[in-house]
Order: sequence, then C-alpha cells, then structure tokens
Amino acid sequence: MQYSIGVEYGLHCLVYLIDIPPDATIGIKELSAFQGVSETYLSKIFSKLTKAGIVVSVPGVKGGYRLSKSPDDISFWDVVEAVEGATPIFQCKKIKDNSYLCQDEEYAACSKASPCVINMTMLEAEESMRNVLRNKTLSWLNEELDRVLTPQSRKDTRQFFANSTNV
Amino acid sequence: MQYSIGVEYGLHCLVYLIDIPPDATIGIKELSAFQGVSETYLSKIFSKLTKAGIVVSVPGVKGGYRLSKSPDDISFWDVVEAVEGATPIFQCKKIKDNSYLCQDEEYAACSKASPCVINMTMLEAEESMRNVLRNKTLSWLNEELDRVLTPQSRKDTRQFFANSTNV
DNA sequence: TAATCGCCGATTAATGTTGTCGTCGATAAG
DNA sequence: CTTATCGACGACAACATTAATCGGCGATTA
Repeated sequence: MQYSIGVEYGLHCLVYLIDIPPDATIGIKELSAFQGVSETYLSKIFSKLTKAGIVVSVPGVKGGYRLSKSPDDISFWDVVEAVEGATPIFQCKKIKDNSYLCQDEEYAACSKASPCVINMTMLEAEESMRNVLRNKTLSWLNEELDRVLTPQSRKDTRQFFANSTNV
Repeated sequence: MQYSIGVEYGLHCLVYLIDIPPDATIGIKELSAFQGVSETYLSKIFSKLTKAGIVVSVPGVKGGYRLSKSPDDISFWDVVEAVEGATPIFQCKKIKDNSYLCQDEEYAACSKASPCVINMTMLEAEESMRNVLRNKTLSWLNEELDRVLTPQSRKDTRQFFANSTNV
C-alpha cells in the first residue's frame, strides 16, 4: 500500500515554480526533462494540481504553469490531497454492521447508529499525519533546501529554468 | 491508495480473542461466520498475525487461535504492521538523484550523500500516525467497546464464541 | 496559418488486492 | 488406526489500480 509516485513528482516540481519571476511560467517539457520523468504522466499530475487551485495553467505556445498563490499558502497536504484525493487510508467496510448479531433487525439498527471505534481510531491517526503535512509549506521547503543544498546547485537549478522560462 | 481490508478484518477479530478463557481458542470458521467475511482470506490474515507473534495457532481438530500475549502489549500499529508490512506509505524514488544536474558526476555524488527533505517530511508525518496507533492497545479497544456497546450485545457476542470455543 | 502548448479520454502493461482451491501435516475422536 | 477436522501454504484467478502512452482538441503565438 503506497501513495502514487505522482505526489513525489508534484512536490519536487513545485519547488522550481517558487522562485520564478512573476507572470513567468515553466512548461511540463522542462520540468520532466530536468527530473528525468515521464512527460505525459507528469502533465496528468499537473492537471490535478490545476483543478485543486495550486497552480495556474497558461495554454498556447509559450504556455506552462505557475503557482496560483503564495508558497506560504501551499502545504504538503494540499499537494497530497490534490494528487491522491482525500479518501482515508484505512478502509471501513462497516463489518460490525454485518455481524451475526445483526440478523436481529433491532440490533442491526442499533449497531448502525453507533460509530465504529476501530475506524475512529484510524481516522484519528490519519489526521495526526495530515496535521504534520499541513504545517509544512512550500516556503518552508524552499528555505530548508537553501539550508541543505549548496548555493551553487540551487543557482544552477534556477539557471536551467531561467533559460527556458516563458515570460 | 488504501491499506488492505485485511487490517480491518484482523482488528475486529482480535477483539473476540481477548476475553476467552486461558488456553481456549477460536477457529477461523467461527470468526468468519460471525463477521460474514471470506473464510479463506481471513485465514491468510491470521497467518500473518501468527508470523508477527500476535496470535498463536493451534493445529489439528479443535484447533484455532488465541492471543500470544497480553492485550495490553498488542497495539493497533502492531496489527497494521503485521498485515501490511512496514513499507512507508510515501514512495521516494530518489528523483533528486536523477536530475539534469546529476549528469555532472561530482554533483550526483554530492546529491546522493544528502537526504531528501521531501521524503524526510513524509516519513515524519507517517511516524506521527504510527505513534497514535502505537498508543492504542487491544485492552484500550476492549474497554472502549464496553463503553460504546450495550452490555447485552457484548454478552451475546461472547456467548456466540463460547458455544464453539475449543477448550 | 502552422507550430507549440496544455487538456482530456481511451488504452495498456505491470502490479496489487481479494479472494478461491487443493494439498499438506497435525490432532482429536470413534 | 483410521478418519474427519483444523491451520499452513502455494498456485491460481478475477478485478482494480498504477504508471504510463497515444491521439485529438482548443488556445496561443510567431
């Protein structure tokens, strides 16, 4: 069980969109070329990011993507939710409502009225994970990368996209 | 993306193993009949729980399963890990180590030596979820069910398994 | 008006999920 | 001592999902 690789693709790409000049865009072609990932698949990920209001797409020649809001207002969870949806990780098929005892109609009604403790616990655990992701923004990630990577490599990266940026 | 339904099956079944007399067991047949789930599939889940040391299997006629240790020492996470494995939910295909800049050998070596901030963040978030699950034990679940369910339904459930319990 | 971009739906190969089936060895009962 | 019943295990199958590819669409720019 794993989230799709699209989450990783998306987050890595969004980093490059943070520092570009206002009104500039970066195309799928450049993003996929830089990272060495599938162009068509990446474009699907960006369709989802667009629908979620994380990026804005500019169609036509010299088109591409840019962030739709401040990187301060985009959290890791926003990206995960955009790509993977908000479906809970833990399934609840309500098996407690299909137990042997539920052959009794009255008991079944009573069971369906009360929550499933196991599922509640799972949702609580998931929520804890989401809260960590909600507290990490793209701005934070950008600063963290400044701290971890060499200034030269960050500069080279920006240069790569600056050369092909569509202004 | 979801954890398999086996987690839910397993946790619900383990509840019934808590309150049985010492040295008694409950068979797959009774568990699957009570919950209305597939017998063969459930037996696979219990194979995993056995390998993980959560339950003990008794082979032969009148065989079945019982908890291998105190329900105080079995957490939700133990069960999830037994059924699903400990593989992280978030994939990291190390795409940072395959970027355009990594065509430079020296840069590639440097990149591989430094951690991926995005993946670190994901693992931190997952760990937060696991910690919630680690703090919930089968004993806690049992008490919670006592609180939420009617005494009658709990009694009926125990009765169901007592009738077929193998002592 | 032609080339280039993102958008979108259909398709596909590989993989994972949710089972089933048949065989095995262990065990209790007749 | 045989037989029926249990769990263990591997093979298999149906179905869904994942990670892509492909082709046609409309928008844009040169």
